Amino acid sequence: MALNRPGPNLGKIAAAVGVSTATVSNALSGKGRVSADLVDTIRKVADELGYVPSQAGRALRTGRSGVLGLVLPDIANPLFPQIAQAMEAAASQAGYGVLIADSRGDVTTQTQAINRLIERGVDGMIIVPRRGTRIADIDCPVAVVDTPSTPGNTVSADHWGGGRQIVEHLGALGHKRLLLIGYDPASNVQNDRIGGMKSALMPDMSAETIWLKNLEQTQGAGCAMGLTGRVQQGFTAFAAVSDLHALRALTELQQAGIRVPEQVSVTGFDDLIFAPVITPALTTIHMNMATIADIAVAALARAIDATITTKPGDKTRKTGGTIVVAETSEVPMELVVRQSSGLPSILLSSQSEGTSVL
Amino acid sequence: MALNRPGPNLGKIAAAVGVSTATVSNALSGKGRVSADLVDTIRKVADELGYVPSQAGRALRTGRSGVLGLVLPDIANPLFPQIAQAMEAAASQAGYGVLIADSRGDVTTQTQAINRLIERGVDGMIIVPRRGTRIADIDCPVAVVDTPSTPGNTVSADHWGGGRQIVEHLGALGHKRLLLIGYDPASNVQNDRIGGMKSALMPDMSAETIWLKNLEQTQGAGCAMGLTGRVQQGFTAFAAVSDLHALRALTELQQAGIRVPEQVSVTGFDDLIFAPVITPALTTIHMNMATIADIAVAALARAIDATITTKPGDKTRKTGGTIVVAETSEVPMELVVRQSSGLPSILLSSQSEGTSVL
DNA sequence: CTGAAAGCGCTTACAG
DNA sequence: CTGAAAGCGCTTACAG
Repeated sequence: MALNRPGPNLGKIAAAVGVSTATVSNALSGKGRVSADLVDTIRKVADELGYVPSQAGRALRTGRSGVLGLVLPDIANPLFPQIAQAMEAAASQAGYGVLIADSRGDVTTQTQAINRLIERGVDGMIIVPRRGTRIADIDCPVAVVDTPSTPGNTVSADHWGGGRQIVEHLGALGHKRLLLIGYDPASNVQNDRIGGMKSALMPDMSAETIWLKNLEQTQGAGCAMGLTGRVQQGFTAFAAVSDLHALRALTELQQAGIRVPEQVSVTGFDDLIFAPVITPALTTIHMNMATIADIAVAALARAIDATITTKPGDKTRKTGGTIVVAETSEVPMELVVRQSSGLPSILLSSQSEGTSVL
Repeated sequence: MALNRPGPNLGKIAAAVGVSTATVSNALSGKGRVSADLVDTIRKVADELGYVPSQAGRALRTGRSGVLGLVLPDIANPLFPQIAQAMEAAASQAGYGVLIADSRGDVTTQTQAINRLIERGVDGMIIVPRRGTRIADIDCPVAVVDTPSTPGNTVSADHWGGGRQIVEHLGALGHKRLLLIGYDPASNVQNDRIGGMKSALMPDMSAETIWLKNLEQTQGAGCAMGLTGRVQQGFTAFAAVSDLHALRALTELQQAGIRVPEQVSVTGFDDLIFAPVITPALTTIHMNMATIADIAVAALARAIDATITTKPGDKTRKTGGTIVVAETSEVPMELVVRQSSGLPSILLSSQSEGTSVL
C-alpha cells in the first residue's frame, strides 16, 4: 500500500544503476540470482535513494498483504492491552502488521468487523471470540484464542489449571470455606476457571459460587457483594475470576474494616496492571500472553504459507470457506503469590475479631 | 490488499454483465457516469457474485491505502483501551482501517514503529507520543494527541482544566490541605493536570506534590506512599493524576484503617474501568475520548484529501517532510463525583480519630 | 548472471 | 452513456 509516493521505486533504482527492475527486485529480495557485486551496488543505491518498497504493488502481485487482523470482543476489556501488545509484538516479529477491529461485545458488530478486515485484505486473523459466536464462513486462515473447552479453539491459556493452582494455594494456607466470584455465567473462560477451582477442593474444603452479573441484574451495576455477611458466615477466602472483581471484593472488605490478608484472603486472575501496586498487593494468576501470541501468529503464518501460489492470480490459492487452524495448544498459567493471600493462618483462629492493627 | 483471491473481480462482473470493467468500476463507485438501469444490473450481479473490491489494486492505482497508523507509547497503559477503541471507531466510521504500533516506552522503538507503518503505506498516523519525542521527518500526515502544552500538538483533552475541576470540587467539600500525587515529573500531561490543580487552590488552601517515580527510585516499585503519616500531618485530600495511583492511595489508606471518604477524600483521573466498581467508588475526571478521536481522524482525513492527485503516480502528491496537522483542539474534561470524595465534612472536624464505623 | 515481458485489480483521462 | 487503453509497483516464469 505504499502509494504513489514521490519516493523511488524499483524503476528509479534500476535506471540509476543501469539494470532492469527484475534484477533490482531479485537483488533486494536476496533470492540469489544476482551477482554479489551487483547486489552490493543495488543495495547501496537503494539506501541512498531511501527506497521503501510499495506494499500495494507487492500485495497486488503476490496476493499477500502482510497484514493480520485482530478481532477483540471488547477493546475496553482490561486484559486487552496485554493481548494487543503481545499480538503486535509477535506479528511484527513475524513480519506482519496488525489491523484492529472491535466487536464491542456485539455479535453483529463482530461479523461486520470481520468483514471489514477481509475487505482490507488481511492474510489471516486472530479472533478472541465473543461468547457463543460461531466463527465460520471466513475466507482466510483464522486463529481462535479462547479457552480449551471452546470447540475450534486454536490456542489458549490453561484456565482450568490456573483455577486449580489458586485453590491449591488457598488450601495450603489453611482455608476451608471459599467464595468463588464469577461475573458472567455464560463465559467459557470464567466457567473453566471456576471449574478448575472446584476440582482442586480438598475433602475438608467447601466452596460457594456467586455470579456478579446476576447480582447486578437485581441490584444495579457496581452493587455491593455483601461480603461482610459472608465473612460472618465463615468464609475466609474470596477467589475471583478476574483481578477486576478481586479488586471489587478487596475494597469492599477493606471498607467494611475487614483486614486482608489477616482475616481473609483475596485472589484474582490475569495479573492486571494494578495487581502489584495496590495494598495489599494481589495474589493472582499470570498468563504468558507473549507465548499465546507467538503460537497464534506462528499457526497463522504456517496456514498462510500453505496457501502460497507462484502464478499470480492462481484461483486455487484459497480453498474457500473457513480454514481454522487445527492444532490446539494450551499455555500454562503461573501463580503469583502476593500479600493479599499472605499469612492468613495467624488470624484464621480469631477470624471474627476485626481488630484494626494499625 | 484484497489479494488474488478466487473471488470475482471487476473483470468477472464485466464479463457476466457484458460491459467493460471501466463501466463496472464507474457503476460501483457511483460517480454517475453510468445509466441508472445499468448501475442496477451491475450492482445486482456484483452482489450475487459476492464481489469484494481489492484494496491492493485500488491502493496501487489511487496511491491511498485507506489505513491509518496508531502509534502508542505503551499499549500496556491502562488508558490505552479507551484510546484504541475510540480511534478504531472513529476511523472505521470514516472508512479507514487502523494499524497498531507499540513504541513500548522507548524512543528508538517508536521510530521503528513509525517506519514500519510508513512501509505499510498508511495514509496518515495518529501518534500519542512518548515524552520528549520530536515527531519529525514523517512523510505523511500526522495527528499528535497529547496535552496542549506540547508543541505541534493536534488535539488533546484539557488536562489543566480537569485538574482545576478536581481541586474546585475538593475545595467546595471543605478540604484545606491537599496532597497531589503524580507519577512521572517528566510527563507533560501529568504536569498540566497538577498545574491545573494548583491553579485552583483558594487562598486558604495548600497543596504539596509527590512524584511516585522518584519515590520508587529509592524504595522500589509498588512501595508504600506513607499516607498515614500525611493524614497525621493534617492532609485530608489525596488527588492523583491517574485512577491507578488513586487506587494505590485508596487501598493504602484503607489498609491503614483510614476511612474514605469519612476521614479523607481520594480522587483520580481518567475514569478507568475499575473506578465505578470499587468501594468507595472513585471520584475522577472522565475524558471524552470519542470526541478526541473524531477530531484527530477528521483532521487527518482532511490532510489526506488535500494531498489527492488525479494522475496516478503524480510525484507532487506529497510535499515530502512532515505534514503536521496544524490546528489545535482542546476537548473538555468532565468531573465524575463518586463516593470517594463524598461527605467528608462530617469527619473533617474529627479527622485524627480513625474510628472504624462499620 | 541478467533482461524483456506479462500481469495482479483497479481507476481515470480520453475518445467515441 | 460506454469502452479501449494506460499505468500504479511489484514479482516471477521464461528466454538468453
